[in-house]
Amino acid sequence: MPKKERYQNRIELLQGTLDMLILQTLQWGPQHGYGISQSIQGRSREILQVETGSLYPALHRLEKQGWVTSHWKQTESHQRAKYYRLTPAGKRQLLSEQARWAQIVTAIAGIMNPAPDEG
Amino acid sequence: MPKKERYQNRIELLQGTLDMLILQTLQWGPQHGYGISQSIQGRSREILQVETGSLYPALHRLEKQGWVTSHWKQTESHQRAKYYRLTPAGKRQLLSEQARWAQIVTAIAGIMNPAPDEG
DNA sequence: TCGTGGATGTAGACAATCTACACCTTGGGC
DNA sequence: GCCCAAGGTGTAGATTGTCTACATCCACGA
Repeated sequence: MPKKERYQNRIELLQGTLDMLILQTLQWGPQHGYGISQSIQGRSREILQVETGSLYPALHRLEKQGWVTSHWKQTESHQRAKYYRLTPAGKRQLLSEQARWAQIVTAIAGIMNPAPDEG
Repeated sequence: MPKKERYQNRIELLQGTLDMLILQTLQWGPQHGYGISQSIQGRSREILQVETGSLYPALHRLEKQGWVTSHWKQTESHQRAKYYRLTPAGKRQLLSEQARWAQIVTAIAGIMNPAPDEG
């Protein structure tokens, strides 16, 4: 595992969270795949790293669901890139995934940090 | 999907969190599989439900890793049941998984609720 | 010309969940 | 005596979303 050595703090993504992270990133504005992964990595202070083998299948998945649309464009560094944009259905999906995530965090907190009376 | 209809608020477990929830439950004291699943369900206010097809493979996994030990015993209702107990290695593993979970929650919060200046 | 970083993509392995089943026991209702 | 619900353990197989590892192309600077 060569890459893992370099980022000792990195952790693997939880299955099912990548879609939400991508949708959230796109809510700041259209972005291409590479940029999305850089953004997620940066905002999480290098804790989360999105592998290309997870990223691109996820983007294609989201597009197939109608949650994002894409078009090819030139980047600032004159490279061609596929820019993704959130659709209205994608925004609704994001809200739903945010609610689900909040519920999970609450539920797990209820187990990990239980109130002293609920034995 | 017959079962899903009955618990409209239920959500699927995130992959990789079940082991932590089991270890945490066992930290309150030895418990058998069925009891563990009831405990998780209760403490999460019925949001999390552990299916038997997830539960028992997980318990066998944890035992294989040396994080729990088991022995058969009679329950209060005079049923035979396999009671699991946390080992010292299991307690260390729990600490490590707690730390990982906290890191994940922090990292994802950094993306979902970003500070206004880190655009 | 050659390497590095930006950028997209796929194939196949892997792992943890889910659904759906099977089996056994206890205790209560009829 | 019989049946059924609830308690209890377990497996097989499908599904799904990661991961690793690879391939390809382009721009730019040394």
